[in-house]
Amino acid sequence: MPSRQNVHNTHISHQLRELHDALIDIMSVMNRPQGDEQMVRDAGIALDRALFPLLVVIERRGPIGVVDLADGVGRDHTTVSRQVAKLENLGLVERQTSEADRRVRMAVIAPKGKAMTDKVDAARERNALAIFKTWGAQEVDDLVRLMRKLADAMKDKPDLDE
Amino acid sequence: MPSRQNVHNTHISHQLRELHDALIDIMSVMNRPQGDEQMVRDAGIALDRALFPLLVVIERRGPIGVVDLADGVGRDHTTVSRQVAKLENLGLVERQTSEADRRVRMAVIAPKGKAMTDKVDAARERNALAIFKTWGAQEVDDLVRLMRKLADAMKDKPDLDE
DNA sequence: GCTCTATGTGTGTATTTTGCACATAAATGG
DNA sequence: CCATTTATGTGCAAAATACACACATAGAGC
Repeated sequence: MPSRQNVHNTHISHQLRELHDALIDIMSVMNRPQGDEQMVRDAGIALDRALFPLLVVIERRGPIGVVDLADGVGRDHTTVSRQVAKLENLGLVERQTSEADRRVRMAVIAPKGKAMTDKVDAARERNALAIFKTWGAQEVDDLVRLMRKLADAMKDKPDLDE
Repeated sequence: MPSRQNVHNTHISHQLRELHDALIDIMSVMNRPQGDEQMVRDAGIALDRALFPLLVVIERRGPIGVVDLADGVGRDHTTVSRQVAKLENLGLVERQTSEADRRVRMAVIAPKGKAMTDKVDAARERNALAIFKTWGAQEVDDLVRLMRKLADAMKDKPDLDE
C-alpha cells in the first residue's frame, strides 16, 4: 500500500482524536452544575438537577413526546415519563394529546417554564458573546455551519461518541 | 443606536442559537446508550453505565485526580471517589499517590481498561471516518481547529451550555 | 371489519447513583 | 507552629434510574 495513503489515514485519525478531545472538553463544561443553571437557582428558582436538561430540550424541540425526549437525553422512557409528569405538575410544561396520534402526549414549554429557560438563555448568550467577541465573523460562520453539519451527520450515523 | 448594530447583534444571537441547537443534537447522540459502548457490552464486557464515561476520561486525561475528574464529569467528588474505586477494583484503572502532592491519588488507565477503550475508540473511528468521508479536507481542518478553539474558550469562561 | 404486531405512555418496585455531612491527611501561608 | 485550604474518602438517606409489566392506540396484512 502506498505510503501516502498511510500518512493520510494517520492524519485523519489524529484529527478525529483531536476532535473527540475537544468534544469531551465541551461536554465537560456543559455537564457542570452549570453556571447558568446555578445562576437561575441562585435567583430563587429551585429545580431538580435531572429536570433541567429536560426543560431545555422541551423548550427547543417541543412539542415532543416522551419517547423522543428519552432518546434525546439518553435515559429510559419510563424515567422520562415521570420527570415530564413532574415538570407538568410544577406548571413548567404543558401537555396535550396529539391529534395525529392519540397515543402521544406532546409536551410543550409553559409560560412559567419559558420564563426560566429565557433567563438561562440570556445568561448563556452573555457568556457566548464574551467568548466570540474576539473571533472573526468568518470563523463564527464556519463554526456554526460545520457544527450543524457534524450534528446532522451524527444523527444519521450515529456515534463519534465515547 | 444605528440599525446596523442591531442587525449585527440579531445575526450573532441567531448564530449562537443555531450553535447551541447543534450542540444539543451532538449531546443527544453522545448521551445515547451509546452505539460504541453497546458494542463493547455486546462483546461480553459488562460495565456499569456510570463508570464508562469515567473510564474514557481517565484514558484521555490521566493521570488525573478525583477532584479534577469530578469537575470534568459534573458529579460530586465523593461520587466519583467511589466510582474510581470500583474501576480500580475491576482492574481497569491503576492509582498511584502523586509524588508532588501526596494527598492526590492519580488514576491512570490500566491495560485491561485500555483494551476496552481501544475497542470503543476503534468503533468510534470507524463511524467518524464514515461521516467525514464526504467532507472536504479543508472543512475537516476548520472543524477541528474551531472546535478546539471553542472548547478552550468555554473552559475559560465557562458556559454556552444549557 | 378483524387479528397481530409495533409503538407511546405509564405504574410498581428494586437497584443504582448521587450528594450531603462529616472525617482524615497533607499542603499552604501566615 | 497554627489556621486554612485542598484532596480524598465513608456513612447514610434521598434521588434517579431501569426493568417488568400493563394498557391504549396505530398500522399492516388479511
